This record gives sequence, structure tokens and C-alpha cells, in this order.
Amino acid sequence: MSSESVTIYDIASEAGVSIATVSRVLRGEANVSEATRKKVQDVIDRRNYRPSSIARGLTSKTTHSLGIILPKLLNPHYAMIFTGAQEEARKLGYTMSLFPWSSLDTREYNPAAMLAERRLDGLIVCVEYLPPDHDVQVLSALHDLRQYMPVVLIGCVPPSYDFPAITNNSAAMMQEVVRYLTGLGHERIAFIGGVEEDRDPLRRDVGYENGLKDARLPYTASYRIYCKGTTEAGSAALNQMLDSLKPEYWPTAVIALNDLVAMGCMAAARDRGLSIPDQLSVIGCDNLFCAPYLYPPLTSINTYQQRTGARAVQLLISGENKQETADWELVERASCARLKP
Amino acid sequence: MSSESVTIYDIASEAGVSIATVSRVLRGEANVSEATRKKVQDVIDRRNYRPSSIARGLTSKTTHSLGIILPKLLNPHYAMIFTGAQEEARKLGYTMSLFPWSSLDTREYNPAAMLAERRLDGLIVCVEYLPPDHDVQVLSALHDLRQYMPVVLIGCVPPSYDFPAITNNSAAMMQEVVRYLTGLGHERIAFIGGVEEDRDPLRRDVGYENGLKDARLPYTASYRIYCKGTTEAGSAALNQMLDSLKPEYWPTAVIALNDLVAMGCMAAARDRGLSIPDQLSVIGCDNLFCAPYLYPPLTSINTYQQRTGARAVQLLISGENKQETADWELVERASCARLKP
DNA sequence: CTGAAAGCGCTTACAG
DNA sequence: CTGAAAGCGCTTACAG
Repeated sequence: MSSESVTIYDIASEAGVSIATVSRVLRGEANVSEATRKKVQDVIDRRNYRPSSIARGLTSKTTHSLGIILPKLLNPHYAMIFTGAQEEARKLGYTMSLFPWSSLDTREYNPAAMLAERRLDGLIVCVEYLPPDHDVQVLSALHDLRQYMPVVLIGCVPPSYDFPAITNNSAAMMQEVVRYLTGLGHERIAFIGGVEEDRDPLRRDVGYENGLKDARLPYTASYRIYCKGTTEAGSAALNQMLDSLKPEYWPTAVIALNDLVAMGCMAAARDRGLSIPDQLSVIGCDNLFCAPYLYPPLTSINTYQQRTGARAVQLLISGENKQETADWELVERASCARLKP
Repeated sequence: MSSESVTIYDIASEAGVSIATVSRVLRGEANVSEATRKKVQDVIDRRNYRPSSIARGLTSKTTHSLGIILPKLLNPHYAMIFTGAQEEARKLGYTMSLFPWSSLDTREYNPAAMLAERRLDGLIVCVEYLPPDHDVQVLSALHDLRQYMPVVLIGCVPPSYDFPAITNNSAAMMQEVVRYLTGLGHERIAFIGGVEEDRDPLRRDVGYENGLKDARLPYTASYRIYCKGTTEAGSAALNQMLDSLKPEYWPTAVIALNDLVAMGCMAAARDRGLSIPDQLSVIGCDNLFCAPYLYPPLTSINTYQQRTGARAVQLLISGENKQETADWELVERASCARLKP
């Protein structure tokens, strides 16, 4: 157990040198004679001595540790981002700590204080759309944090945010998805999930409406339901939509905010005896590991999350203040089909 | 950006007091007059000052940060453990950092040095079965680490390990699963996944064989395939097994190491036109979020991962040196059915 | 109630 | 090549 740790003084006295010399062999500096280096290294090995990164950090003003804030790790989407970031950080000699979203939540406890105190070398924040009041508080917490460490954002970041970021151009993505479905002959296309709020130009709602316009289809409010990004919410939302419409007006295709919502929609449809994709096409987003194993395999959008995470780390380390757009690709599987006449 | 940070000296001089006094109001000590407290707090607020946890850690010998090592976060099983641990840590005033399994891998780079240097207040390690040579190295790395911080293990920990731990009694779990399947009339029961190695009494293989014995069924080597815990490995393993046997000897039920392997088996079965559960029952383990949404919904075992993660944090903080057993529960869904005569 | 001073375990010029 | 000393930003007795 962590008894009184051995310090650089112990090593120095045991080796009969000064602590400066121990420090030098520790950091592999050249200007140490081979004889003393060996003498010191032997003591280090024998005592299994590890210098305290705490003390080192005090002097060197750098901790070699990065942080990342995710809304929720239980959605594998975020686990992918984290994994990509962590692997890149490791390559560059940094460790990566994960903090819960509540670290930014000014509504409870003190906002980003704990984070600021940690003096990380940088922080990545995955942002989601939030209700406007909460959004304002988060933005302010981010600005405070920035006084202490560089911050890079990932996600649906409006260009107006003055942060380096990896942005999803959700509008373009969405427009393409609608084009894909209209190309399959669908005209009653629903969109389920997300937050109903003020509209920045990257938002999916904008892309959804533009996609409909491209195909000269009407925007039907009944086909747009907002809900949380969970399977349960997806099920409930689709049920609610179908209950509220005569069957001849039911959508023939539904776009889900993410794969979780899509899974919920598929389950709800199956429970009602609707066959997918024959009677209802479903498309998700995030291309979770389980998408190919659902029934039918779920068409989704690969957003290259691991690459995004890695890129965010690079931006953090390099200090470039730029906003990049993440790549994405529609992955066709069996859950979407041409509309039967 | 992290310009020259404001320090306790800045606050002290600006407020016209000593740094000791600033320190006192920072930590909310009682023996400060209301007047000076307010004076100091005003300066703190105005400068948005956050004391450095690095400097604080040097003095107080505690960092209030815990670590956890997971084999891979992309399996939601581990995301659940992490989430449970993180939430509990937060409640107790600690942060939780995630380190990759490679931190313990003596075969690359220096073993646990980076971890030891961090002077965490404690470390949780999720262990899996490993090839014996690797296992020995990991165990030695854990012992070295222990010199610097308390360690708690989660997973398949043999009682011979002298570590506090939350243990899975996999043997008992497995025996029960076999009982469940024989109760449904199955006699040709396959077990797919895991590492073929020396056998400690908690291992699933032991439970598998005991379960067969209980039902007076023969152990059939052809029904036991070892493979990694991934969907791809699960598919390949089942295909390999079926290819090697005449159809009349095919298993009627397969136990998968975890839900990922089970998903792979289900996909392989479907690709061969085998219907689940009519021609093949499948049971997984871990009860991943997607299990109810597969087709058919996957019978699995809930191992209460979040609770396990939280409990590990409690053991770490309390310093109790005990090994507890994690709860588990078989969750029946549609992927297992009574054998048709 | 408040301050001067020592100390936490390192690194980094500065001498020699 | 090596050591004495100052300093990193805090906390904690110890005086007063």
C-alpha cells in the first residue's frame, strides 16, 4: 500500500549523489557520467522509484494530461470518440481523462471549478444541442475554463462559437439523407429526435426541410417529432406519431436522430406488426457496432467518430484555432427499401 | 488561453492579506473574520481564481483522483462499469480517469510507470483471462503499482489473488445457464468464446462441465470453441463448428461468452438459414443495451455492471481488503426456446 | 483572527 | 560532469 513513498532525496542519498544528478538520470539527460548514471539507476530500480508527476507538474507547468467531456458514455457513439481521442493522446505522450457532462452544468454545484483546478493541458468537449438557457450557462462555463486550458469542441458547433472544433455539418448530411429516401420513391418522410430550438444553419432540421424542398415535397409538421436520443424515446415517439394519424397518412420512411432512436422505432414498428423495410424504411445515424446485427440490418451514417476524436487531440496539442468538418458516409443496409407502389 | 495563471500570491496581495488567509477562505475554514472573508472572496471571484490542484496535491498528499483500467471501452459492458464507477466517485468527491489496458502491458514500453507517477488515490482494474505469460506480467505490474496506490480488481479474479475485488462467480453462473438450457430440453449445448488456459475454480469452463454433469450429459469437445469476445469471432466460431459437424450433430443451443459473441452467432446462424430459436437457441452474457432490440431479442445475463463499478470505488475509498461476488440474473427473452421434439 | 516560515518533491539555471 | 540553491503554488503548524 502507499506507504511513505520514496522520494528523489532517498534515491540521492542512497546513491551518494545530489538530487540534481538523480533528476538528470531520471530525465535521461546526456551530461551524466556513465558510472554515476549506472549507480543511480541501480538504486532507482532497486527501490522501484517513480518520480511524482505532481511535483514535476508544479515545476514544469505541464501535466501531460488531457480531458474530455462527454454527455454519456453509455451511447457507444461517445465511446468511439473517446477511444479515438485516447489512442491519439497516448501516441503523443498524454493521458486522457474522462469527465461527466455534469462538470459543465452550472445548475448544480460550482461549474467548471474542478476542471480548472486540475490544470489539464487541454480539454475536449462534445456538445449536443441544449435548451437555450442551459446552453448559455455551458458556454459561459467553457469561457471560464478557457482561462486555464485550451478547449476544443466536437459536434454540432455553430460557426459563431469562437472555439477550435470538429464540426458535424448535420444540415448537409440530413439533406443527403432525404435525397436518398426520395430517390427510393418515398414522399412521406418523418424525422424523429432532437431538441426543438432556435435554428443555426448547421442543424439537421434545416437540412431536413431543404431536402424536402429539393424534392418539392411539403413540410408536414406531424412528421416531425422531437425527443431524447434514446431507444425508449424513439419507440414512444413513433408510436405517438402513428397513433395521431390515419394509417393512409403514415410515413413510409423515418429518419432517426441516431441509431438508438432508430432501434426504438424499429421495435415499435415491429410491435405494431409493421414490417421493415416493406412498410416502413428506417435510417439511423452513428453506425453503432450493433447496426449490422439488428433485424433488418440498419442503414446508418458513419461519422468516423474515432478519427474525429483523434483529430480533436491534434488540434488541442497543435493549438491551431480552426473549425474543421467531420467526414461522413451513408452506409446502406436492409432497413431502407424502394417504396412499393 | 492559459496565460500566466493567477496564483494565491496575486489574490493575497490584491486583497491586502497573507496567502495563509487566502488559503483559509479557499478551504472554507471557520477562523476568518467575515470582513476579510468577503474582501478575499471578492478578489477571487473577480479574477476567477482557481487554486491549482497540482500544488495542493504536493502538500496534502492526495489528489482526489481515481483511475480505472479497462480492456476496451468499445464493448458497452465496460462502459457500464466505468459509468457506475464514475458516478460513485463523483458522489464521494473524486474524479475518475480512464486508462487503456496497454498501461499494464509490460511487453510494450515501461509497464505501470506512467500510472505510478500519477499518484492516483486509487486504481480499479478490470481483468480478463489472459494467456499465462501475459498474465504473469500483468500481475507483476499490479504489484509494483500497489506500492504507490491501493488497487481493486473487477472481473474474473481468482481467490488466490491477494487483492480486494468484485469477483464474478462465472462458474456458478455458467452452471445455472446450462441448467436453464437442459431444463428446456437441450442436450447438445455448445459454448463459444474465451481463452483456453489453466483452470481456476471460478472459470466458466468449470461451470459448463459441471452443468453438463448435473444433467448427466457428455462433455463433447467439438461443442467447445475458444475465440475472442467479438461479433466477428463469434460468427467465425459458430461457422467453424457447424462446418465441422454433420447437421444431425449440430448443437441445438449455444452459450456465448458475451453478447457480442452471441450477436455474431445469431448473424452466422441467420446467414445459414437457421432460425432462432426454433433451430438454435442462443444465450449471451452482459445484457447489453441492444439485447432487447436484436431479432429475436437476446436472452442474456445481467451482471449489474454499474453497481459493480460503484462498489469497486467504495472498496477503494474505504480500504477494505475483501473480495465480494457480483450479483447476476438471467434475463429471459425470445432467443432461447424449448427444444422441439 | 492573522501572518511569517517551513515544507511538499521535483526542475532548472548557475557555479564550479 | 556535479552540487547548492532558488522556485513552482499551495498547506500547515506555530506565534502572536
